Amino acid sequence: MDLTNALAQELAKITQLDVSALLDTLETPPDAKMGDCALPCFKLAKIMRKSPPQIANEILKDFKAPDFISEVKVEGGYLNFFYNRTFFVQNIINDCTSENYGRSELGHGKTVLIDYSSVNIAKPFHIGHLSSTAIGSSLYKINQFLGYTVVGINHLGDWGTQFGKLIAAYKLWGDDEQINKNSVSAMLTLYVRFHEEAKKDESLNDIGRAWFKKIEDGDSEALRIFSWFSELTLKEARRVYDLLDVQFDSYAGESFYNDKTAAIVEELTQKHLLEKSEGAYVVHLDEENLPPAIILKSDGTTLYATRDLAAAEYRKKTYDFYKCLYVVAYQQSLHFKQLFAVLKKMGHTWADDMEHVAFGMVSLEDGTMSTREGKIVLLDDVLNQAVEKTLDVINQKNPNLENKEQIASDIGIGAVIYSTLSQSRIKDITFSFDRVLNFDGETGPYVQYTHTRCASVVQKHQPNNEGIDFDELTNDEAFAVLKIIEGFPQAIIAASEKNEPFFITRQITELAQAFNKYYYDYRIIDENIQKTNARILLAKAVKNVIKTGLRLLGIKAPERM
RNA sequence: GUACCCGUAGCUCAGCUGGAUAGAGUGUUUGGCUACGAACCAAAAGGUCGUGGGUUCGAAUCCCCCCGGGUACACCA
Repeated sequence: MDLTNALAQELAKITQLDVSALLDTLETPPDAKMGDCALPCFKLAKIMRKSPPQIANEILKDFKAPDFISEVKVEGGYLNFFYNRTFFVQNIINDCTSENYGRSELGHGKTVLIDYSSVNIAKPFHIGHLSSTAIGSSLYKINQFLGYTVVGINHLGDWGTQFGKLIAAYKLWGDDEQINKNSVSAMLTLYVRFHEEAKKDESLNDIGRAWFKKIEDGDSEALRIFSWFSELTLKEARRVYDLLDVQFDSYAGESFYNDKTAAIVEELTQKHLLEKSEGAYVVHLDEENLPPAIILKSDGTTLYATRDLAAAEYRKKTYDFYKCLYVVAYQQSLHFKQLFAVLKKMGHTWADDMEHVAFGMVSLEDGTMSTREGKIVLLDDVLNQAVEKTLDVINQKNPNLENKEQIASDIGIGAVIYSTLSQSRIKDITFSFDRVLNFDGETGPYVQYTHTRCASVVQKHQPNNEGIDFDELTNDEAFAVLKIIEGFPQAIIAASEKNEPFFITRQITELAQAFNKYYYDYRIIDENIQKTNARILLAKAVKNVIKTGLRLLGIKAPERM
C-alpha cells in the first residue's frame, strides 16, 4: 500500500482536486519532526482566494483521519501529516524481508538493449572503461529486476585500419611466444612501435592499409592473426568481467556489421537522403541543426557511423526493443545525436526509443589518459590494489576470518565499483587511488559492513514463536530506517527511468547510515522476546534491502568481513 | 567561431517535476569500545549555492546575459 497515494485520495474527497495533481503537490518535509507528508497550500491560495494558512485550517477541519494517519497539523501554509507508525511498520515490514522486495513486472514483455563496455581489440582494459562497464552492468541488473527482458551487448571495437597496422607490426617484429604470454600488452607494444617507426618511414602506413584490405577481403592469414588477437583480448576482458560480475548476451561488434552497411547505403540512396559533398557521401541534418553525418568516405569505404546505423537496424529487427541504451562517454554525444537524427530521417520512429546514456570522463591527476603514450591506469592494477588493501585491513581487524581471500576480493572490488557508481554519471572523475582505496564513510565497504553487522546479529538470535511487538519499531530511529526502506522500490524504478544506478547507491547508503545510528542507540537482543523479535525483523529487513541494492550495483554482500 | 555538459563547505559530491532553517562524506579539532562487529557513532567548525538580471507568494532548482572549466565539431573509432 502506498501511503502517499492513499492520502492523496483522502484529500481529493475534501478539496475536489485531482488525485494526480495532489500527488504532485504532496511532499516530504525537510525535517521528520515536521511530519511525514505535507501539503503546501500556496497554489490553492490563488484559486480559492484565501490565505494559505486559512486553507490549511479549512482542510484540516473537514479531514477525517484514516487509520494510517495519526496526526495532522497546520504550520504556516503547510498541512503536515504524521503517519500512524504502528500501521506503517506492520504494513512494510513483511514485504521488505522478502528477497523479492522491490522486484516488479513493470517491464514484462518488453526488451531493453544495453550497449556497454565495448572493448577494443588489442587495447588494454583501463579505468576509463570502468564507467561504461559498471553503469551498463548495473542498468542490466536493474532492468532485469523490474521484469524487462534485457540484452547486454558488447559492441566490440574490432574493425578499422588500425588492425591492419597491428598485423603489419606483428609481421615485422612480432614474437608469438611474447604475444601468447603477455597478450594485450605485447600487442600494444607492437602498435606503439608501429606508430613511432611510421613517423620515420611513411611506407609502413601503406603496408598497414594493405593488411587491412586483406582482412576485408577475407585473406586467411590476415583473419587467422586477427582472430588470434581477438581471442587473447577477449580472454583478458572476460577475466575482468568475471571479477566484476558482468555479463553479455552478445559480442556482435563492428566487424559483425561490416557486411550490413551496403544495405544501409542502398536504403539511404533510395530515400534520397544521401548527398555527395566534398567527395564524400553525407546525410545533411540542417533542419536538426546538426553538422552533416558522413556515411561514406571519398574512397567509398564506410565509417563508424555507417556501421552504427546498420547495428541499429539489425537490433530493431532482431530484438524489437522497447528501449536501446548506449552507455558511452559524453565525448560521443554528437555522434549519437547524428545517428538518431539520420534514423528518424529514414522514417524509423523507433529512433526515439534509443538513448545515449552519457557519462563523464575519467582523467588522471596529471591529465588525460592516453593509451598510445602509455599514460593509463590499468583496471587490473586498481582491482589488485583494492583487494590487497582489503586483505591488510582484514588481517588487522579480523585476522581469524575464514575464507579471507574471497571476502577481500568481494570488498576490494566492491569498493571500486561503488566509487564509480557513487555520483551522477555525467560528472567527470579525476582518478585517485587515495579516494578509491578509502573505506571509511560513504563507501562500498561501509555499506557492506552494515550488511555484515545485520547478518551477525540476526545469526545470534534464536528463532521463536513468541510474537512480535511492532510498537518497538515506532521510535524515531527505527522509523527513519523504515521510511528509507519504503522508498527503495521507487528508487529502483527511478534508477531505471533515468538510467542512474547512483540512485540505488544513494538509497542504500542512506539506509546504512540510518541503521548504524539505530544500532548505536538501541540494543537489538535483550530479555524481552517480543521486542527482540521486532528489532531482529528490522535488522533482517535492512540486511535484505542492502543485499538487493548491492546486487543491483554488481557488488557482493558478504555475511562476514 | 558553433553546439552540448559542468560550476553548491578546504576537497569529493547530494539536493526529485520550484516550497519550510541548503545536506552528506572526507579533511581539521574533540568525545565514545567491560553488553549484539569502532570498516562504527556523536559533537564543533566550515556556504553571499560562479556573477548579474528576470519569472514567482516563494528560486540552488525555471528563463536570459556574462564569467570560469570541460567535450565535440567532414571523411578516426
